[in-house]
Amino acid sequence: MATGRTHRPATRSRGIPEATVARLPLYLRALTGLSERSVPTVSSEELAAAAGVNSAKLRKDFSYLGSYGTRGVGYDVEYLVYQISRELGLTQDWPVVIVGIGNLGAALANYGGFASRGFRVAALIDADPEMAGKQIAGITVQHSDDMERIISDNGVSIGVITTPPGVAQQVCDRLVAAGITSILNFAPTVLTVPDGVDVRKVDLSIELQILAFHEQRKAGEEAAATDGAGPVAAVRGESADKGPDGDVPAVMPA
Amino acid sequence: MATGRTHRPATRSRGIPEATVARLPLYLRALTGLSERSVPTVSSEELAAAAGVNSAKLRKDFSYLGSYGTRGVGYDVEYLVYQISRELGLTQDWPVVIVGIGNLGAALANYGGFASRGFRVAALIDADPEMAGKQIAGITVQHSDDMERIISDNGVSIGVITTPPGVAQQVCDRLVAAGITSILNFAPTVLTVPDGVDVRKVDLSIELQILAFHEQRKAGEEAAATDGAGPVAAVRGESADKGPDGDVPAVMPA
DNA sequence: CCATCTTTGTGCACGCGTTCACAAAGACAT
DNA sequence: ATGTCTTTGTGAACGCGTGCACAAAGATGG
Ligand SMILES: NC(=O)c1ccc[n+]([C@@H]2O[C@H](COP(=O)([O-])OP(=O)(O)OC[C@H]3O[C@@H](n4cnc5c(N)ncnc54)[C@H](O)[C@@H]3O)[C@@H](O)[C@H]2O)c1
Ligand SMILES: NC(=O)c1ccc[n+]([C@@H]2O[C@H](COP(=O)([O-])OP(=O)(O)OC[C@H]3O[C@@H](n4cnc5c(N)ncnc54)[C@H](O)[C@@H]3O)[C@@H](O)[C@H]2O)c1
Repeated sequence: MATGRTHRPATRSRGIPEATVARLPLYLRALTGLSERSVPTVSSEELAAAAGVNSAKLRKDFSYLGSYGTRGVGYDVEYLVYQISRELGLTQDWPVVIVGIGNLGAALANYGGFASRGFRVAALIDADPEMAGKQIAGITVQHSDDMERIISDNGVSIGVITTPPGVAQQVCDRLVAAGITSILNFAPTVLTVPDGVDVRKVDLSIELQILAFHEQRKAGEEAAATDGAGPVAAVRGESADKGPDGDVPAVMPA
Repeated sequence: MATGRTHRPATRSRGIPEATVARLPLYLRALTGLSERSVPTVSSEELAAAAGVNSAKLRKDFSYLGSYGTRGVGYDVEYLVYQISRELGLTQDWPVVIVGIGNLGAALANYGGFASRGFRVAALIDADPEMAGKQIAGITVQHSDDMERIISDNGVSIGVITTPPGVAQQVCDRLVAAGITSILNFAPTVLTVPDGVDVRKVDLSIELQILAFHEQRKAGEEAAATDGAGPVAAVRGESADKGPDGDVPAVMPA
């Protein structure tokens, strides 16, 4: 914690919009793909298509980082990869601890996509004595008792919670007390944290429920359409704000 | 840009804002907890606290569903649970298929939180012949060859993709061709789908990178504060997040 | 050096989402 | 019935994010 309530209205220059920050990893992924295929430069239009966003949005996003493009040509792929990596803080290695090594925690530990992005699984922690000592993805699971020491010794600031929801808040509290300032929470729980600590959540159930909502609406529309009633209603067609190349329109499997 | 046409502001009443839809599951979870403890009614203030949102926002969200509260008292828990469930389409059962039964797919299959929310894992599908026939969470893994039949026979409209990124698009195409109209994608790939198909993605790497960005900023601020001789103050107020929620949806429509 | 062509960077307008603040609605006591 | 008290439902203001449209910048060719 510490960080006293800085209610500053942003210092003007370094204020990158949150929405932009959330898209930078997307651009970075697309750029990495181009880099691997040795593509030297890319236009905003092409890159936007690869990232699945609007080209104007992409240009505006990049404008927050600086003027890294060349008019008439585009962006230098390697240079942009570096700039975005630096902006996201990926030029350094981030040690991460995963707490709760069950189905999900083990899957994450086994995931190779971590290291390739500058994240290193520094430790796996579980409260079950049976788990302690077991090897998962080449890493030995350690017991919760040593949580504070593990975090301190490894200088970890990012923690992933994959414990049952009932204990997520207390695990969170302990992580924060031990020095963690960023948490990725997979447990379906609202975590309360002190100021200065970031929490992001991934909730599978919520995602499915959102899909179900739209699915139901689609079914309703369809019923209203085939049911004989006029095509009057036709609730808005928003739905998936599809990719850049709005290709292949209507298939409409009515 | 979206679909281009359809500038309709929703057919009047049934136009629930996307941001509201994304919060309904959150309210539902909080309400379910209250219901289990036999709490009869709850005020917007209390429920908002439990869901980790602003009470005004919650009231406005509910106002889109109708006037289900009683002034001076609050909301009837059971009634609200029913109304939100109905709105989200959870009064019916949604069969779901998971494609790609590796680390992550298996973890999801083992997850019990599905059924409790009205989702039923109808089938597990994998391209590996070795996997076919194996039992996971009491469900027999089936081979990709039968994908179309499986989806058709079970009337599945929601699919979860947990295959390697390289094959995600083709798996997606096949799912869509087979009748799937909602997809939850865990592979780090931008999926292109025809109009009328919803895609939501969950990308762990992106989440971590966003955390890293804020983490780096926090470290920079701290250094500038304690070091005193910071070259460029680059401070940017906007401490972590506002409320205890830390909004910003983890996924975005593709 | 000038003309043309391509693509960036951004001013501007618009729409969505959030938050405030308060009148209206109902419960409850007298 | 009447008054008081609590809490909802929402009008309105505001801020953020998005997308359009275009001038400026630079590359390229003559
Ligand atoms: N498995 C999934 O696909 C999935 C999907 C969405 C959400 N989730 C959520 O993720 C979390 C984990 O799910 P899971 O299926 O892996 O559960 P799990 O039961 O398989 O694993 C939980 C692990 O946490 C450990 N644990 C329990 N209390 C602990 C504590 N106090 N400190 C440290 N470790 C502790 C347990 O020993 C166990 O190993 C749950 O909250 C679940 O709701 C899981
Ligand atoms: N494991 C994680 O924690 C994690 C985290 C974030 C993202 N992801 C992403 O999720 C996906 C799956 O990760 P994983 O660790 O489970 O990988 P994995 O290799 O363990 O599993 C992939 C599975 O997909 C199957 N498969 C391959 N091609 C297929 C096809 N055409 N049709 C059907 N099935 C096919 C494979 O047989 C395998 O069983 C990957 O895209 C990965 O990037 C995983």
